[in-house]
Amino acid sequence: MENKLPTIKEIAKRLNVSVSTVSRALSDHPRIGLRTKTRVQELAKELNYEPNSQAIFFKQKKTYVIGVILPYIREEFFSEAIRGIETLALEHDYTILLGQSFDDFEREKKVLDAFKKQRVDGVIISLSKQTNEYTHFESLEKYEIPIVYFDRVPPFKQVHKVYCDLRKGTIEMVNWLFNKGHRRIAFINGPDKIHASKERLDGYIDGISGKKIKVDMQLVERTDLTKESTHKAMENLFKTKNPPNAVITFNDYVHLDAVQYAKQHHIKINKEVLFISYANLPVTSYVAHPPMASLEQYPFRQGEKSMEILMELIKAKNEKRTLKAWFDEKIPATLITTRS
Amino acid sequence: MENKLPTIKEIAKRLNVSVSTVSRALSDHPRIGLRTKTRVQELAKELNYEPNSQAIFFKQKKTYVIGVILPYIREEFFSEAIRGIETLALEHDYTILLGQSFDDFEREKKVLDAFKKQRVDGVIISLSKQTNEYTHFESLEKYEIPIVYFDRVPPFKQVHKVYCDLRKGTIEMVNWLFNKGHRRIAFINGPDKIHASKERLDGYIDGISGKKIKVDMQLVERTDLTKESTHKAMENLFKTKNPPNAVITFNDYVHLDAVQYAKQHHIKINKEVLFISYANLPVTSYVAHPPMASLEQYPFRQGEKSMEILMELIKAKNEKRTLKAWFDEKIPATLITTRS
DNA sequence: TTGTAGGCGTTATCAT
DNA sequence: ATGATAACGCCTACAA
Repeated sequence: MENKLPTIKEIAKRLNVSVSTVSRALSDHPRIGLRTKTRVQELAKELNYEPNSQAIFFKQKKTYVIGVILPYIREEFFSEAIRGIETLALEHDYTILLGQSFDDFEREKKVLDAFKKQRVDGVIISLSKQTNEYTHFESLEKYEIPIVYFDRVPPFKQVHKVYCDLRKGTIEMVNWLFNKGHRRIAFINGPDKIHASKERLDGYIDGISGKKIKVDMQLVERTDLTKESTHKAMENLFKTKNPPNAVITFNDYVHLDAVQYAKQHHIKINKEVLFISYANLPVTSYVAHPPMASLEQYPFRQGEKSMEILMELIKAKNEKRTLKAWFDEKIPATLITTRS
Repeated sequence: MENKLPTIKEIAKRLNVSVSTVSRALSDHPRIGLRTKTRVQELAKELNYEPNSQAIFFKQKKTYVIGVILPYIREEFFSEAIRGIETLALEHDYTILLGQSFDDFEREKKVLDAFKKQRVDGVIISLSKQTNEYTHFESLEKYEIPIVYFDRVPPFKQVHKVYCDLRKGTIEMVNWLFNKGHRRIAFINGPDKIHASKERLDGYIDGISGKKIKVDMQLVERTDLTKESTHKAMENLFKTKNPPNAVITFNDYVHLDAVQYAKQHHIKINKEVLFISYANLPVTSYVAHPPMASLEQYPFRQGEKSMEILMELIKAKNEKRTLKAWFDEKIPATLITTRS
């Protein structure tokens, strides 16, 4: 058996002083004798004393841990977001607890519950594609655990959130295609429950309408983000007599699957049909057929911003300040077209 | 201000019983009156009592948290490994603290230190490419925090580790190329400090020697895993009078950069020169020029196995058992050649 | 069957 | 300048 770890109690005993003296000496309290202070500090160093943060956290009712819940970290968008979160966290002496929902609602609840048990100081979350019910988040209120939603955010006002303005971005995409001469613009959207799907669709409809073209709902398909579902959507689009000459896909992963379908069916990619997408992920620079344009959504910045807001909320809570308003941070998306 | 959270103390007071009674009633202690038991449990439910795990952890000196340190989660290999870890963790009611080293030694130390402060119950780590000094891990011994290394493991025996047998795997790769008629086989290896680089090189040399060919060290290059470094390595290989007709790259990411160079220099990929690689990542199925073969290293299984071993170590520690030996788990790698 | 009391490591509030 | 003590929430040996 190991000899157990040194505590202030131990130091106090050895030096024949009280624990409070030791505690104060170690934290450089002003009114403490210089002699005792150095004696304490030296012994502490000698014994390799390290304060037991668990005890401190317990007493302070803080953990210096925040929970991050994401659908998948293997998607570059989310791993970049984590990088943003983590970078800022380290600066603030925070550590992050990670949980993936794998786009599964039950799993999301389970992870959230585990985080609650762990008494995280705050939560940053990007919702699963199945989530359209939000009661499980209420249980965090009891513990006053602040939540910041990012990217995949809930559709109502009374929460703190960070996301890109996809309606505007989508209008920009439609305009870009229009200027290149495309009129039959298809749109493969994502799951209904993701609020950003609605945002995208609104942008699509507004963009098309703005050009005085009638919106043809035959050109609007939906995928559940699996390859099969995306292929099915493509099939629906291209089996008609009047197929599209441009396709906007929900994100770069959907793009990859869409393009795979196109290739298998001998559609001349980016010749006959132009493909553009959302996210602008680095991987796309290696793929056979990258999107000709992609809407950059700045995941790193979204992560950073979420963390920044969360820190603000935690600080407010510690100081027992009540915030007057909900953070609603819109990050402008940019259409990147530097593809060959 | 919120009314504060219910505690067993609160319940005890309301019911005019002692805290120990409440504590026992809640944990279904056998010798407790059925009446009191139900009374307690009902009030607990009514007040939405939830035990304060921080207090429990503090007392038990356990956190039910393990720390995971990886170079980059954006690499599919590592995000898959995390998935393996997380899946098993959830089953055991463990949560994972995530830290990325970004292949930076200082950062690795910083993260490890943060984890130590958090008193994680254990650590799973894949070393940064800069790590060739291991003293910072010793500080965990004091807290009896077990460590499991995986994939990027230290080069000595007295640690618990999980990794693929890359020497054998590399020999297999050489054989495969040989059978396809290739004789001038180049090898772009990774950083020296990564032990697996040595393993690969040994395999390469043994593989070539086994074919009674003389090993030509002109054909062996090294990359620090950046795109620039990989391009430089390619340049060195292909500027000679007698360039290779096959290239083995350190992993699929290096492969992508190598192939990019090849394309830019009009080398006919997989025609003039055959490219094969390590890792067999799913993304490669979307890229323009996937490797013609890739050595699958089963990241999910490696993650799972690491977690399994860690659970074993933690259990042993809790039961004050001492383990006789070091876990040294070799997972066989498989050459996957189902590329077109 | 239930209550009492001590302890986990630390800090803060009183005293002295 | 330093000491004694309570408190954080929970568990548990011991006492009744």
